Amino acid sequence: MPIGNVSERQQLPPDVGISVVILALGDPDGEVSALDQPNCHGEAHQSNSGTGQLWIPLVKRVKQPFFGEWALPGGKLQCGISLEQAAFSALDSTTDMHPRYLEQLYTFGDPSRSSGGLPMVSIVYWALVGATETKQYQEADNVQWFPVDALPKLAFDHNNIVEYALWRLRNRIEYSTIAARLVGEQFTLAQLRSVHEAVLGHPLDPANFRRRMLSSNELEDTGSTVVQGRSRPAVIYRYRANEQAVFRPEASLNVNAQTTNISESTDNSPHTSMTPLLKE
Amino acid sequence: MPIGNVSERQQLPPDVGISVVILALGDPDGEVSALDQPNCHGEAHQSNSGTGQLWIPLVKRVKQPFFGEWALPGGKLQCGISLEQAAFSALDSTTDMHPRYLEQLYTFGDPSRSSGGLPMVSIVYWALVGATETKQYQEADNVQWFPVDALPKLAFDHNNIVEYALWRLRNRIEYSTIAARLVGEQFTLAQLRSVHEAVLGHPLDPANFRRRMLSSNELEDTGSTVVQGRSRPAVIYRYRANEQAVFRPEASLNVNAQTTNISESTDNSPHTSMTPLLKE
DNA sequence: GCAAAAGTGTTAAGTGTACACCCATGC
DNA sequence: GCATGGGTGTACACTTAACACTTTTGC
Repeated sequence: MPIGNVSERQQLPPDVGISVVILALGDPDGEVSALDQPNCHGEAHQSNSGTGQLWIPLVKRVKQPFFGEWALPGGKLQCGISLEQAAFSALDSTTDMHPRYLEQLYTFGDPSRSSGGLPMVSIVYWALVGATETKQYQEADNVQWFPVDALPKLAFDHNNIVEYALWRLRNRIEYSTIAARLVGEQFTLAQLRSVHEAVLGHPLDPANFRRRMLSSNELEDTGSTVVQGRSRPAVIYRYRANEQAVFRPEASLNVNAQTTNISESTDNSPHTSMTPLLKE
Repeated sequence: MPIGNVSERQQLPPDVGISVVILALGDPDGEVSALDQPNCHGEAHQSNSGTGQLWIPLVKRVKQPFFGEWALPGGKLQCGISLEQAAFSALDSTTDMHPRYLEQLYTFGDPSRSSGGLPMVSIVYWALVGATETKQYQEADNVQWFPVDALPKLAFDHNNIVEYALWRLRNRIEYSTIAARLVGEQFTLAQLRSVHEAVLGHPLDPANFRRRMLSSNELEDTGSTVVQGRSRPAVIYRYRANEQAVFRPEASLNVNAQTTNISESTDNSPHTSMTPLLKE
């Protein structure tokens, strides 16, 4: 129970937290699909994930308000580290996941989201993780994955926040190869296409999708192929580490910031940065 | 002087502020230009603003840190009101201006921006104001307008923040008629074009610009015309209040929120909302 | 009439989309 | 061979960019 009356509580410094919407692609049966084992050149037979589904991990709240309800992973704003690093930490402490894409989404602070008059501000990041990484993850009692189209009623305004993250993903996916961050390190164009279809919610022409992706110059032929069904083998591509100059609002401030693609690196420490936002 | 040592200060709740980057279009000579008098149908001779310049108001800091230096208008985060309303208030208290466009820009929280170890988070909004409104504004000692390409060294990381706001404006202007918020209530296509040219930094084809703007269906013929030089009179347009459904992250929470164009209304209270973001 | 800017028309280049077709594989 | 999905070619619609042209005013 908060102390003081409402007007007194409104004088307190606001409660600032960091939350993260983590999006991953999974099979309809709840399993994740990936083509990411380094030893899959030419023999492995795998079932295509088909039109997958986006899943997000939620954590069960262990205190009031909204005790026992599901909420986005997050935590209090920690000092001495950047917001991006704080988002990493919040992520780490709850899900063990290392995102391949992380970007600030929005800062929510409407008074109606404050519970009991205590003002609350949430700086929300959104993250994409590859299908591989979800495999390594052991589900704990207080953490569970949900498909985005069948979320429970979440604590606070978190349903609204997830909606906004999905809206942003759908927009962003139309003018970038961001979807590659949702699949494994390596992937066929058909897999990448099925990710786009899952996010956009409608089928895409394979021929035109291929041309669009290849002409973007952000994909790289790995040289190896894979047989998916009983048809012609598909070439396996990887996301090319692109060093394009994009505007990162706080990049010039962060001395340690490097524009390295975290999925290319074995070091998943929050000191390395993502390569986000082509447009904003 | 802050109390306690560094590690103690880092335990304190972070200092959360709201700042606003206010952008307005002005003439090269420092005056603002507008075609906004309601009585300008067919006779008035006015000098075109040519390739104008973007100006922003800055306030002189009256306390440490950065005492006496120029900074973005802003204030502490107030409780009980939305972030958008807080941005309005911060704006009001320093500049008397009522923006026609207001949108959250980014939340800055890098530790390097903290002065003296006290952690600082700034939720930054950006605003566009019409040229008319700048006329009404009386410059005070501690508030001064600067052209964006000749800013002084600002307090904190505010130079960086302004850069980001300009980058966003340049992007946004390419797929919306947002520039109409920088001119007066009424404007010719040539004026609107010169705004685009000023923001983008390069000339645009008048014929193609005209067609692009008119086909967007966001402009409305006022029926009146104006003579700019010794050439054919130009039709005066206004920004059409469009009720398109766009995603506003916190819109569904705010019961009072209406998607009304504030420039169409005489009530400039922060309880009415803007119509922003076509894409994000 | 002449200059200048408003406004219209035309055309070539580029881009997105639909779809027919060939290719390589498993069965 | 036949079915299947990978991959290519191509025609058409549409958008964009360049620029010639007409219109309406002041001088």
